[in-house]
Amino acid sequence: MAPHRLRFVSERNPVQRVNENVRAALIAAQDNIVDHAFSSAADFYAKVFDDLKLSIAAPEGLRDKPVRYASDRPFGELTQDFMPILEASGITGQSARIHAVNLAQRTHLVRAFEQPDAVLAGVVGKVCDVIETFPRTAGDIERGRNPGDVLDPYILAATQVLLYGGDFKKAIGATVAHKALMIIEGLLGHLHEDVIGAMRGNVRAPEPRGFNQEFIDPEENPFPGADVVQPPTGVDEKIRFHQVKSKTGSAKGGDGKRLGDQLRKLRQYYDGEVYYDALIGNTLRGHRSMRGVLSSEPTAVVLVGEASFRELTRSPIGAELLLRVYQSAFSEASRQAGYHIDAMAAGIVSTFKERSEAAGEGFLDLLLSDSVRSNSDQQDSRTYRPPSRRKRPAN
DNA sequence: AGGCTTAAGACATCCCGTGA
DNA sequence: TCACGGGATGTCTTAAGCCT
Repeated sequence: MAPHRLRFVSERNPVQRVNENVRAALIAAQDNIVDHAFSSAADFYAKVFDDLKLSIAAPEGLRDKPVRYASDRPFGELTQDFMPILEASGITGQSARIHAVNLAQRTHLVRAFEQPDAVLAGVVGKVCDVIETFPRTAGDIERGRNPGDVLDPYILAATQVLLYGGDFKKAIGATVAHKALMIIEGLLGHLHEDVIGAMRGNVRAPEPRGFNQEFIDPEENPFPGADVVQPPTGVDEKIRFHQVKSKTGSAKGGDGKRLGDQLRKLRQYYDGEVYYDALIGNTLRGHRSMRGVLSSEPTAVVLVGEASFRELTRSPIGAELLLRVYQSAFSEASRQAGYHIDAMAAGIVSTFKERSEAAGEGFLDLLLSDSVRSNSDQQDSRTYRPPSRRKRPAN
């Protein structure tokens, strides 16, 4: 059961001694890359047909074609390619069209993951969890989880008047949407790392733990600063470390320097190559942290958009592969969780309405007082006592 | 002088470990 | 269980330097 060693890496490389789970994942990633997992394009398609329970034979001609011939095509091309194959099996017309789309979808999922259904289920689960946290009640938009984050009545007033011609309900809708979008941003940031980490050839670096989160410890904290690790797939490759961001603007000067420092340490410690990837973006112009990263780690490769997908997925259609996962996952999660922003806004407005009628004040005035008023000992550091913490010396 | 780029600040949120 | 701090993820704005 104990995993052996990574191929294509020296026995003395410390990566051979990272904790057992991570090492097993790295070894598995060396084997599951698409060119190793299938013997030919026909073999690959056979898996796709089998997954969809279609008794269709892959065309003879694909038997001596490389896997990539079938696996790395854009969605539209794939859909076209499947039509004649389906017709040869007696499936025609509208039925064939539907099957072709499903097959193309499945082809991308099989290309991307060794276990597409497990990944999909994981993503759906995470998305559902996050939908649960979308704002539903008045309380959810009045205060964030941090007690200091309260609804800003001035921004709400501006929204109501400047954006919606005085329509309070629409302004509440926008406030709910804003919160939900922030949550979605956070979700996608982490999801990208997880989903790409689950792709063939990749390993999701475990979140740093322990006392010093920046210190490399093969057992506790093997890859601080890396989101995704790619073990070498041949003798001429090195282990590759990726720091993955959604967009180029997410990290800034100081962050860039810190991330660059971490990447440099990884490169030196494991004799690897390091990448700083932003998934969304079509140019390095305006990149906020490239300079910071490169000045502390000049060998880092800074990539944006398709270029980063190409390295992270080892495929020319990497960006599409990711979209395919999300399309499936979002629609399934939405079906399961069901969240409708208009309904939430209407419910919240009626809460506010009841309250303001009871108090005899306008919506905004009531919100204003809720957002700025409480006991003065809660609001003045000279008298404030943090609830349960040891009392701080007031100097 | 004006426009563009880069760096950095302010802000909002989530997650997680810690300690009372 | 709760609040806090610090790590993420983002957004928008501003200041300063560089180039034309």
